[in-house]
Amino acid sequence: MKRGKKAEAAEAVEGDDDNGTAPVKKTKKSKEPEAPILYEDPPDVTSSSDGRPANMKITSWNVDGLRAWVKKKGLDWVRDESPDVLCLQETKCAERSLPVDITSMPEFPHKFWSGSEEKEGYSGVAMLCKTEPLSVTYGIGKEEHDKEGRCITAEFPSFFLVTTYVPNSGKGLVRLDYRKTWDEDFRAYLQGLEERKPLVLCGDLNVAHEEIDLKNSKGNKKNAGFTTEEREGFTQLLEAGFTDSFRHLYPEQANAYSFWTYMMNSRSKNVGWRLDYFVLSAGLMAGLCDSKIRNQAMGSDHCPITLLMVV
Amino acid sequence: MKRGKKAEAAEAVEGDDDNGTAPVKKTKKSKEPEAPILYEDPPDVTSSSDGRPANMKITSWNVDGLRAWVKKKGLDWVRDESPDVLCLQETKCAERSLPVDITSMPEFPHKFWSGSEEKEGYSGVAMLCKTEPLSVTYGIGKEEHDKEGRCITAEFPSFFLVTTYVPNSGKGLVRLDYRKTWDEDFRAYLQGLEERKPLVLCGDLNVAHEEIDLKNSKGNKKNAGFTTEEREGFTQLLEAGFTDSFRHLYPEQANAYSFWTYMMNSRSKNVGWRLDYFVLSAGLMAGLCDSKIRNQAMGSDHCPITLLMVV
DNA sequence: CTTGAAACG
DNA sequence: CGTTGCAAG
Repeated sequence: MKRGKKAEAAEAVEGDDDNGTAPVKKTKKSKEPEAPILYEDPPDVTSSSDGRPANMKITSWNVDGLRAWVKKKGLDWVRDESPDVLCLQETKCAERSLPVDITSMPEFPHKFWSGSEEKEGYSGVAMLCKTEPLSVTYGIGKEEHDKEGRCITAEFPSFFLVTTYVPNSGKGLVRLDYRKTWDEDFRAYLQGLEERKPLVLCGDLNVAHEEIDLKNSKGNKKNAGFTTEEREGFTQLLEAGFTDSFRHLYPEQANAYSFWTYMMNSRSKNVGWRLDYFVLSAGLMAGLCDSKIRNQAMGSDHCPITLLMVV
Repeated sequence: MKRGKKAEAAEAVEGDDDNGTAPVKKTKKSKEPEAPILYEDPPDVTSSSDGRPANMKITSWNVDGLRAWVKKKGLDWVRDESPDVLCLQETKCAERSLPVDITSMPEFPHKFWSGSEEKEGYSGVAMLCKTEPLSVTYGIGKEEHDKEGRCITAEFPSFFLVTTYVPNSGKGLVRLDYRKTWDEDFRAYLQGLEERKPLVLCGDLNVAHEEIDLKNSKGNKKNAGFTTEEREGFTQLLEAGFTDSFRHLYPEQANAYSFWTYMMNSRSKNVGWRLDYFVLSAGLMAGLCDSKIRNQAMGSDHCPITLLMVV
């Protein structure tokens, strides 16, 4: 069932420009900061459209440096959210350097880490689970992709959960060619899994799919994350039978982003990108309850996203 | 005239170990932290031994990164101290990257900078003056030494002022050979100047001369800053007719240091080194008033030192 | 332990 | 702008 309304008008929350002082003469023509068009994530829907209550909650967060994120109290937010599975991207931390705050976390007895083998402090993903998966694998089964700690797959009784940190195409698109190879191989990997069981893919897919998925679509057509090639890669994934859960539920929702560059105060102006996704196999769509963007949670240049579903 | 007393006993200031809570049973044999033996710089002597009032105040400070030091309010301390000349070492900052807080400082209309030509953010010295020097030169006149921004010489009517950041011999003494060359060439440079006018040398000489000049003399005989070679280099400088002003005035004063490694809480335990000096030509000794170690000033792993003299 | 630059985002 | 490992001290 589609939710959502005519975007900006309905969901916009005006920034408060009134500081309580006497009014100052202003000319509307000058380059004043526009009141930012914010996005307020609606209340969680906790049952599927056929009325079954959600029994699986998954959170995904690109933490942009696990250690800094822990210092910024990211784990406090996680404890409040209390997901069944926590997926993290860009941990940038070798296993031996992990803070005890997270390695000792009793809420998640089952923890899985994958780091970059070559460069320390680069890339890296993690999956923390309340219940033990049937099995866990690392990488996508292709030597050339599996040295950067970009993918963990956990098998649960009724589905696979895949979390990934998709390679950034880089400034000047220096790594776009590699990215295209990754996109193709990764899609093949997912299709292989899907033949065995339905899957949930989550993580930082490093692409804003359509113009609605970023603020400045005009200016970014030649930039990493919004090139035609990357967008088509995502389209092909959907054409293979997977669904972008957030866009499915909120097809018209603009201004809903999960990433803002630290530069130029982008986050306060909500100049962002939707780069983080829950992508679902067709067989799991009936159990979909909600796909959330927790854009109040701080601690990284990405915010967390949460999936609620019945499995 | 020699000042100072029998060192530790007289000048020691006991650290306060009492935190106001109820006493806890302790066994004196266990490895408790010893109360640190601190050093309290005595009140400034503001006239020479023949009764003339000081008319020249020079401060030297290894700031260990000018930009960080400015953020830590090092300039506030400088304004209080109000020297006629401020010499800085380890500025680690290209001229174009200097904070305006210092480039715009009206107290010092005459500012001179020397940075490393090869490696940005390495070495670098500066001299800021209230009155304009007759001339200023950079380096010590030898190509092989003059690319790292280690020396500025200013000519004043009655003396040369030389500030330097002497090359560190490095971990494992990897650069001790180079240091020996520097020491020899630098001494020759100073002797050349001295033939023209008496001089004041100040800065981070990167050597603790005698055992009294560092806390852990036993453990550091093979470490940069206290090798026989470096100590002898300094001895040769003194034998060339120059005087270590602080040691001249306070020949027995132990625990007086100008550097403490950031590691292992060395500063709070006063486990330090005296690496920063004012070294004077014989012709200036009659005007010497005081040579101070401002060990309360924070903002670097070195503290500032100040010279008071009549010129 | 702390600085700064470099790579990356 | 902000994270990381790195070199240097």
